[in-house]
This record gives sequence, C-alpha cells and structure tokens, in this order.
Amino acid sequence: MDARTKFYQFVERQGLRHTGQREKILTIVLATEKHVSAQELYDLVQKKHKEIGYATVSRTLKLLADSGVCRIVDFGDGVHRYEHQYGHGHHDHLICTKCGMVAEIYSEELEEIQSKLVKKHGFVQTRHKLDIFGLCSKCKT
Amino acid sequence: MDARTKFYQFVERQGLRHTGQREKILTIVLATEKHVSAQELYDLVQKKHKEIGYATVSRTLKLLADSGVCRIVDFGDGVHRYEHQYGHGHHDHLICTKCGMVAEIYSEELEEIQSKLVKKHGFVQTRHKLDIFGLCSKCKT
DNA sequence: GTCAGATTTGATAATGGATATCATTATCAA
DNA sequence: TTGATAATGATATCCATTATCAAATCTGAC
Repeated sequence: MDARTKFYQFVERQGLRHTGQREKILTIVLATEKHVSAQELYDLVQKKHKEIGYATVSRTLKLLADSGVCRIVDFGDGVHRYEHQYGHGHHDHLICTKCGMVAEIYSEELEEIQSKLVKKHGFVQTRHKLDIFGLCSKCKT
Repeated sequence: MDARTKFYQFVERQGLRHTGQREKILTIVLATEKHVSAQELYDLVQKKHKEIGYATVSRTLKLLADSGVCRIVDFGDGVHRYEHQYGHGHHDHLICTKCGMVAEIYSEELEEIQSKLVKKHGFVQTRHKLDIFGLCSKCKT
C-alpha cells in the first residue's frame, strides 16, 4: 500500500479529516529522503506554503507517526526526528558523533536474533530502535 | 576497577574536585539498581540530604555519565535516565509500552553482529543503544 | 594551619522543543 | 446549504535541562 493511501485510511478510520495542510505536509515529507525535526520540516513547508503554522506541522508529524507512515528517530539530544518508511524499509542508524553523519544499516541476521530474544522474554514486539554511535571513516583518524 | 575509583580518577584527570555532594550522590546512585531520571534521583537524595540541590544532582549525573560510571538511558519521552554499570554489564532494554516494565536483555551474538556491521561501514563504535518496545507477557493478552 | 585562587554549589532564571489553548476557519455527511 | 465537529494558526504553557551568579567550598602552596 502506498503512503498516501495508508495515511488517509488511518485518518478516515480515526474519524479525522482530509485537509489541504495535511496533504501538503505529507507531500513534502514523502519528498524528503532523510529524517527531519518538526522545526526542519516547518522550514521546508514554509518555502512553499507560508500560511501553514508550526503547530500544524508538529501535529501532522505526530499523526504521520501514529499512522505508521513515518517513524520517530530519536538520537537522545532532545529533538524528535521523523522519517518516512517508503522506498526504504526498516533500518537502524549508525551516527557519527563528530560530524553528525548518519548511515542507515540493516541486517536480517540482527533482526532475527532480536526476535528470538524478545520471544524468550515473553514479549510481543511492536517496534525497536538500534542506534550505534561512533566515528565515521572520515572522522576516526 | 570499582565505580568509586573510576569516578574519582576521572574527576582528578579533569582537574575537578572531590566534594561531599558528589560523594553522597555517587553513593546513592550505586545503591540504586535501576535507571533513574534526574528528578527521581533528586527525590532519593533529598530523603537523606536535604541540603543538596537539584542542579547539583543533575550536574553530577552528567559527570557520572561522562566518566563512564553511568550510562544514559533514553526511551524517547523527553526524560534522560541514568543507570550505573556495576554489578551488571552492558545490556539492552525491552520496554513494555503498556505498564512501563523494563527488562534488561543481553546477547553476545547480537553484539558480535553489530560489531561486524559497524566495521563494514568503516565506523569506530563508541557506544550503542538498542531499545525494543512491545507488550510484556502480562500485558499482551 | 592558613591563604589565595579556582571550582562547586544552590537557588533561580533562561532555554528550547513539544504540547495545550482557543477563537476562527474548514470539512463533510445529511 | 447547513449544522456539527474537527483542524488550524498564533501564542501560551509545560517541563526537563542548562545557564547564571553570588556565596561557599576545595586544593595546593607556603
């Protein structure tokens, strides 16, 4: 299912409404191939749609996360970042603590081991988040 | 090396000072076998030492994290939690999103795969953080 | 032990991101 | 078209963390 469909199905199921702002924000989110904070997204939105306020951007991001179109990325610096899940599936992050570069990583093996661990503890997994911090190849010397 | 030694070696190396407040806070942190926020720790400290202020607790936690005695646990709810690393080594977290229960998990296999992934990307790893969210055995029904 | 200089402390203010408020506007089923 | 209700945008509020600064404390030198 494509992102737009998924979002509006969610919106409808919740008894919410289809609005111009949500449409415009969703379009920009889907066109952005990196994680953005509410402030960063607001700046992007402002370039095209001066009339859309910060609160709406922030609320829409939350809605996108709730609908599963975006997921929240949190590197522990007090800022929530969001990234959409289309064109690239689940992945974890490798973050350079010097230059801030972020690489996406994925390993089937890793996912499997995690699943096993979770089952062993009697949990039902809904989501997980692995962030590895270090120095990238450029910064490590 | 024990936690106290590690902390004071760090403090000394940084040209900082050994103070009564740091000593008292460190003692309480080491006696607490779970992760605490600055506020929670402040409450604990207040029970024994009414004269120690919030700012000092907060600053000392940061120092403990910098020294490697504690590590920061951040579940993305905007609160920094800290846990000391003594008596139990590195571990990840399994968090129940319903009741808030937190289980510590560890897998050698998982750690190894992570190391391999990091190397493949040319990174040098300093730390990592894996949080798995889901429902615990009591809440999943 | 005392002193000088530097750090730490504690109370509180400032900061900053997220969320709440509320009057106005927009949506949508009937 | 309309009435009920959700959404918006500007701004206020919240809350954890961090900064500020005068007073207290620590530490090495004498």
